Amino acid sequence: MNAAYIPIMQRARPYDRNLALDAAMTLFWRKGYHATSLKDLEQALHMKPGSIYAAFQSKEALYLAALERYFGLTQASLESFIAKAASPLSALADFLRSFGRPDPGQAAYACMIVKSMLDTSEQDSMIARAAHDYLDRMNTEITGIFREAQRLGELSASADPDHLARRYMLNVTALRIEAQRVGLTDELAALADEMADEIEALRQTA
Amino acid sequence: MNAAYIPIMQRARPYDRNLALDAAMTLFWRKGYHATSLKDLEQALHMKPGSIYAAFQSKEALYLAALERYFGLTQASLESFIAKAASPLSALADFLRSFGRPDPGQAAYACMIVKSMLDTSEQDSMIARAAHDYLDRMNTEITGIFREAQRLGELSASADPDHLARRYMLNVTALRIEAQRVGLTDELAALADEMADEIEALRQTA
DNA sequence: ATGCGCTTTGAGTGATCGCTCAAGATCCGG
DNA sequence: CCGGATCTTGAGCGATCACTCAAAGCGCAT
Repeated sequence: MNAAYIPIMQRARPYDRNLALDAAMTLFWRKGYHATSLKDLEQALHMKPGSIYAAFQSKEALYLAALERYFGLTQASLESFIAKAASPLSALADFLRSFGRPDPGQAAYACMIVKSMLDTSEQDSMIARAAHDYLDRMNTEITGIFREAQRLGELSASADPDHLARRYMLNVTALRIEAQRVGLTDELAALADEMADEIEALRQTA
Repeated sequence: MNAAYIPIMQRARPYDRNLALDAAMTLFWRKGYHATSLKDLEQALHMKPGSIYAAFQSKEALYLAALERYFGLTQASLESFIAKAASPLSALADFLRSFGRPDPGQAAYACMIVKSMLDTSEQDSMIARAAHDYLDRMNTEITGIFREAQRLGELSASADPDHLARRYMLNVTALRIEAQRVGLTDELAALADEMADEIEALRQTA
């Protein structure tokens, strides 16, 4: 994305761009695009407006960068679940279960991509387009995992990976919204476990 | 809500308050609270700022009124499904199915209450509190319908109405978000029908 | 040490925000 | 037909919005 960024670097950058981006991501995630002001960002990033506009190009571009980072982190998290799990379906089930037990230390928030999609309804918005795109890519990835389960014989050949992926994404989305609504509760964990069990019930003993 | 509103009414109100409220609801629903400006509202309601502030008290109060109206309409819709359906579970299944086939004439939007909750994260916001309250009330209502199904012997006595209601709400929420994402598609209808079938699968033949 | 080239700074830009209120328009009882 | 009450109007309020740029700060090569 930002290749050839530091030509000679005669002076150490006093702030860490990735750290700043993370702070922006967290703030945007919590408050949303429209409710977050430049003042809020200045405080969170410990940067003056001029620096923000030098590093990122506009509030919208900063949001898009934050969203991209968020998507990357989500992807990485899913992949770590795949690496740890014994099989594709187990990975999907574990991933789902993880959303049933949000970090007790901090407030839970619904998926930032979904939030982005919901509060930028207009077609002309670049953020709405990006959100749609990320959701599509996520969908494709989940579909791929179901297909992999099919290839391994874990999932019936007659199953529809595309449909299963869509249903899976809906479950994750709903679960994360519920997490924001009620926080860390037993009932949330029960819902997550129930959904995860439904995924594992798809397994056919070969 | 607004009882004793017109003491003597010496002059006919040139705009219809309910019509204006509907217009505000639609606009807020589409754009969200923060992205909707007074200018937008003036245009949509055909009212000047002074009139808006005379009729409703502030942008926030107008939003709260619009949200209350939205909640009322949703409740009424659910009750009409109950009235038409042969049983509580059928009503819930039909209600779910209805979200799979959004009006082809216009764009579909996710539930306004959920959207409200998601883009007013702060605790101190009156809108966030109202949204949480409406979701709780909706949950209670669904729970009541499941309980009614139990009373009628349609649903097993060992079922957990509270848990079923939460899961049901999650399905509706997710389905409506998907409707906003993809619009009117066969796959959306398939997802809705599948969820509806799951509700009807709870029926025990007495 | 000094000058160069980069970065950070933050007061200030015009625009727009939510909102107000004095003045005009409109309807009623008499 | 008029006086008074009520409602609508819209220019304009201070605050805040996203954003800019001339000036100052600072590290580096010399």
